[in-house]
Amino acid sequence: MNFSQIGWLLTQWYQSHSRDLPWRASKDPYRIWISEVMLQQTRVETVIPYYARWMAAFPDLESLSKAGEQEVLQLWEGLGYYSRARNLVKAACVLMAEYQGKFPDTVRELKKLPGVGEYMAGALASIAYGRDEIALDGNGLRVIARLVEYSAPINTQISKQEIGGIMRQMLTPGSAGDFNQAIMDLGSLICTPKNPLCANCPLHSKCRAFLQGKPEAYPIKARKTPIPHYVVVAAVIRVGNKVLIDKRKADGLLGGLWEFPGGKVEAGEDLPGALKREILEELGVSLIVEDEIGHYKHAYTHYRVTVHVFTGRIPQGEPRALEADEIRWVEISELEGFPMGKVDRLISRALA
DNA sequence: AAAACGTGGGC
DNA sequence: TGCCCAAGTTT
Repeated sequence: MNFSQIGWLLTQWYQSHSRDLPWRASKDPYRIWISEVMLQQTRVETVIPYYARWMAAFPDLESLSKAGEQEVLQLWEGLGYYSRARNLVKAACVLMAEYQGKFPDTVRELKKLPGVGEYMAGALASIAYGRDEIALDGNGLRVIARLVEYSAPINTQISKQEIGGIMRQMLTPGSAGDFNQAIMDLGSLICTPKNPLCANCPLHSKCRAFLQGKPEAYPIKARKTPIPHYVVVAAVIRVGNKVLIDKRKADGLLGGLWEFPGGKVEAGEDLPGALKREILEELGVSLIVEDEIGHYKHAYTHYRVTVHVFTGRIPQGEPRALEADEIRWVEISELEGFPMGKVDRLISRALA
């Protein structure tokens, strides 16, 4: 297969079919960086309003480097994968302190920044700096897997190297940025996971999967492990107009976000019993469990939960942050100002 | 190297 | 409803 010709066809196609997206208006590496981080595992339509708010709040590297974690998480709330937001601030600080406020322009240096991996480094080097580097994402994997009928699972290190090797042969020297964005736009608009629009594809006469009549059979993915389901309890502890929330530790799930205290129900426990145990472990006080005021189902990436929410009161003693970063008593009306994950935000809004 | 890491939309 | 999927990175 003539990969060089295919790359040229893609880049040509992009000239007349590229999407008009806010972050494509300039070559400012900062603007491209923010968009690329937001777009990780996230749809374009979801990102657009977040991107606008972000740029209004943090228009450049310097403003971001001075931002507080809470302020950044608040803007990020709802986008998920919150380590992305924390890493943005870290990287901005590194760039201001060690790179004179300028992005490096090589893949090698870019990859040293927190939150910048293989894909992002290639994207920045090619799109912002015109370097001849590939940026291989999920779209590229799918497009190329179909093109060559790649028969092994694509979610392995080896496959990414092999497909990256093919992509490198396709790359159009001098316009790698357009080439990389072309393959992403093709994957997003034409070569979609379900119901690809092969009739409109500039590559269909060369695509092995299409010629075999089964584009949807590719890419092949290894079967995932089953997703567990947990029952979780949470406490709304009110004193007067205030309610107790805690800030989750910076690492791990929903790191740095606030929540209503609680945790997983263990085997053999009833709901109130589990909640009393969790509050004792987390806050060092006993809890009188009152009424169930709601329940929520939610799916994280690798497990599902049903969260049962109870009101409760602390008969004696002062709660302490034994497992959280911090605890705080806040007015119901102030809850919106504390970044939270989806379930806790639903709970906080139900209280208002 | 496999698992962790969010959320919303489509079917 | 439940599962798949979306411009990946980190440990």
